[in-house]
Amino acid sequence: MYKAPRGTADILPEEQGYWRYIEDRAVALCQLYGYQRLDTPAFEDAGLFARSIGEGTDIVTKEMYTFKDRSGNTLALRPEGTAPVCRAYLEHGLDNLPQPVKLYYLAAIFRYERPQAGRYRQHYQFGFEAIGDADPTLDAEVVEMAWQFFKTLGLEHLFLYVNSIGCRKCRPSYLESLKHYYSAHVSGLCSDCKTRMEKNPLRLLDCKKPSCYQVAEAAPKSTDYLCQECETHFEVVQSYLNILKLPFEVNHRLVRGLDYYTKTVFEIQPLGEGAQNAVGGGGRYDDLIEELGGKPTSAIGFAAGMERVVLNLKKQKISVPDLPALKVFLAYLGNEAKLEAVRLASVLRSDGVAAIVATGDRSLKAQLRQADGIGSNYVVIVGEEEIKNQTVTLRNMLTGEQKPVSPAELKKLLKRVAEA
RNA sequence: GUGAGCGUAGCCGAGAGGUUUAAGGCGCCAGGUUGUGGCCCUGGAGAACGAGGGUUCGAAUCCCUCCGCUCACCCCA
Repeated sequence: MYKAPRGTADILPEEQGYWRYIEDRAVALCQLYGYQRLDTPAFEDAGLFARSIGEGTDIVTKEMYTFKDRSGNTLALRPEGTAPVCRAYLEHGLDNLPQPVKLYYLAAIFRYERPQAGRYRQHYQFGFEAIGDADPTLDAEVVEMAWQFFKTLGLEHLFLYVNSIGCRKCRPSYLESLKHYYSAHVSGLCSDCKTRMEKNPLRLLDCKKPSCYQVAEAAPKSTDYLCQECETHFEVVQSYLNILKLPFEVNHRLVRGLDYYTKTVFEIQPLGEGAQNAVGGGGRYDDLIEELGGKPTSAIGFAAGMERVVLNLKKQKISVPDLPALKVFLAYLGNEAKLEAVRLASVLRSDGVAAIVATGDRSLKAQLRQADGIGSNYVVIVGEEEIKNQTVTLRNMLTGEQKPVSPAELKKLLKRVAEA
């Protein structure tokens, strides 16, 4: 028997309510803030990701689904959403539109990782980007949108962490002093942190090991090393966040895993121990567009993991609206009646009434049982009697009442219910 | 890539070396008279116990390998 590949999941009908709920809110949110949808391909030139995310990052070195197609092009399933958006922005000359350009996406993301709670090899992200403007109000707007997204979903107990990791002008000196500081504490560090010192010093800051906690707490803060521009930017961002009454907290240990981030970074985490704690995060990436061959272009974005959102909705026992449910079930007795039932269903549907016809030749009892089982509100019964009288029997499954009606009345009645 | 736990019908889940040709519950199917659901009653279908190998007179029950699932590390949404 075939099974879904490791780290992937089928989203069964019973789960769809959550997804529809989240997607609907996401789309409405973007509409409200003036962000337009952009869909990009599931795979891209692999080089796009290597260049943007960073050659040395885990995502690029060991998590990408990279493959050669039959003409020898090296492609990769997208391991994140921002780079493709930037690629499309450049490819289609969106830099000639009034700036900033505001875009959003809902897309599948692929990373070859060991699956875990809230972590998959194929997962979905909802993200949005404001490209083409360095105004700190955009930082605040994106953070606010992110926050609003979770709020409108009904999620509680969320923490909003903000930090600034500087730009290419000021970050090098920060990294120097960070390394310098850590070199005096090597002996007490965990083995992961020892390799991090070389590979990714920023990551030293968010090591979860208790042994490294003290060291990380006392480490130099990136915000103390910001250049004038970054410092002002960060201050203004914070003042806007305050004006927007966002309950943020500056977290000096917040860093992000992709190389392209500059200045503002932020993350939203729910309360609780779950290892995969961030439900969403983002930041500014002022060098990325240029890195991809465009002219220097500031931008900021955010992405949320859909599965993690679903996980938290469930954890917080937030109920989502039922999917549209009115179902009319047509039961029949005999071949002649079957023909009539099929015909009638077609008529109802052309009137916008959702209808399901029984199949096979089962007893009426069985047909009703099925109708009940799939949650039908009404059952239309067609039998010899009805055919003779030119009527059908309409049964309300909630009340158990039923009465004979003419086909014309039936249409009218059901249409009224469908529209209500 | 590393570590830990787990793997019995669609789902939940007993069994822990010998009447097990493997309980029970949910779900599914069919009946409980003539054309009627949801409750109740009865019956039925459905698993050689993840796969392969071994130990033993005998294994779902013990051992090994592999596969898979889950959780954690790494990393990230």
